[in-house]
Amino acid sequence: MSIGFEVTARSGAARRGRLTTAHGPVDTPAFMPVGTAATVKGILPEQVEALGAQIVLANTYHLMLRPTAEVVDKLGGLHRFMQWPGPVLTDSGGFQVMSLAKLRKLEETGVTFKSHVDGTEHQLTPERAVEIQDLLDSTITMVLDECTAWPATETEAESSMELSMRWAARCREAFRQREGYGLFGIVQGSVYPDLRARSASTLIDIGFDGYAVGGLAVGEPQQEMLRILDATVPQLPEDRPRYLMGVGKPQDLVEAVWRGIDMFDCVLPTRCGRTGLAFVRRGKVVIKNARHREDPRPLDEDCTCPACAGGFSRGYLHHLFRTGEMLGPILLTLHNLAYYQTLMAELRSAIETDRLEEYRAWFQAEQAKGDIPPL
RNA sequence: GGAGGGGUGCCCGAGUGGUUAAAGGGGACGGACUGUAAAUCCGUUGGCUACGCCUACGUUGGUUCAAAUCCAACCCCCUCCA
Repeated sequence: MSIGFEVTARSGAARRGRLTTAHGPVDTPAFMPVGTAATVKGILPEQVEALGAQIVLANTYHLMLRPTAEVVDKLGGLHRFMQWPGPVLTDSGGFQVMSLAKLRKLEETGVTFKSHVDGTEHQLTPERAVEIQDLLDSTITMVLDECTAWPATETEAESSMELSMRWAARCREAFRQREGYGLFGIVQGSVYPDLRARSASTLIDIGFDGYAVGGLAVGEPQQEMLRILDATVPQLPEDRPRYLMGVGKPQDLVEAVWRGIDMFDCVLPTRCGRTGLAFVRRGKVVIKNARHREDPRPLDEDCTCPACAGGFSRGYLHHLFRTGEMLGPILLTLHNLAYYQTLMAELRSAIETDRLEEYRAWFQAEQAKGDIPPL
């Protein structure tokens, strides 16, 4: 296998593991900050690393449009281009098949996007998606899939999933194997366990370096997502990393790790950080709310991120957001990513000591408390 | 002193007889955000004993079935001329 993966501890269905890649190791369960346009918005690569992240995401569709894969290649590949020497996982554009549904045409061959930037047409076939990710020098390439929207009838979910499976086979075919690089397949099937099982088994037959669960957290209730994970994760190989795409809220991460997921990515910590929502141990803090105006306390007493340990009060952060100062989104992004990384570190250590069940109960109790009351 | 322009809801600002409790911004208050078309988007924002009533467009008075909108006087503000 091109990407190494070893499981070093277990707690229930959860695993503690480590990925070995051409660009460095990744301890799992891991959270991958999203850097769609080859940047984790608002912060420096060195900060991303200092926060504890070992791998970041980038996006095929967005980089294909600007600056184009060829330009990134010319500038030395993604790692050099964005000054992130560590592992990079690139999404294939499959999410944009859903999120930009109005701007694309779906065919057996592939998907044709009408660029949201200038309206020009760009065809993304499974082969081209793999080629782009190769030019980007992506550590982990994702197969091109169709992220099935929710809700979908079983018939719709089935044909969508089957298209994704045919594309997955073509991606495998097109992928250039290299030491330390890998290709992940993506399970689809919406909320239908039978479809999920068929999808998983199809992918396993093709053979991938890792297996992602896609098409979740796209609008369905959390219970529905967990139900599908319960049905899907056991179908995946024990010895390969499992990646739950696009998830999620802190509670989602805990529940998914509990069920055996090893990798996550989500825009929530970065996007919410930019829009004024901070994730904290006891839930969430909407920093723009008037209750924080004169609060001298940090977002979270126990947090060691630059925003909290740096001495910035809730009152100051509130002020930054009220005045539209860019430091506000930056500090909340740092805080949220730190919170996510701390959460993952705690999950890893709970698994190592086989106390995940305890940790999960404690986590839920803390979240249920809600934010500290105003002074 | 002379000529002209203007005073609208917390602020800016549309509106020149009825469909106006009054466009649109801003601000304020609250909400959303899950493989990023997002430093974005969505609500609410005069009062009440509320499918109706009251108070509101500088002030007072008037015209009219009906006025933020027309008329008169007055009070402020701005520009230009002396």
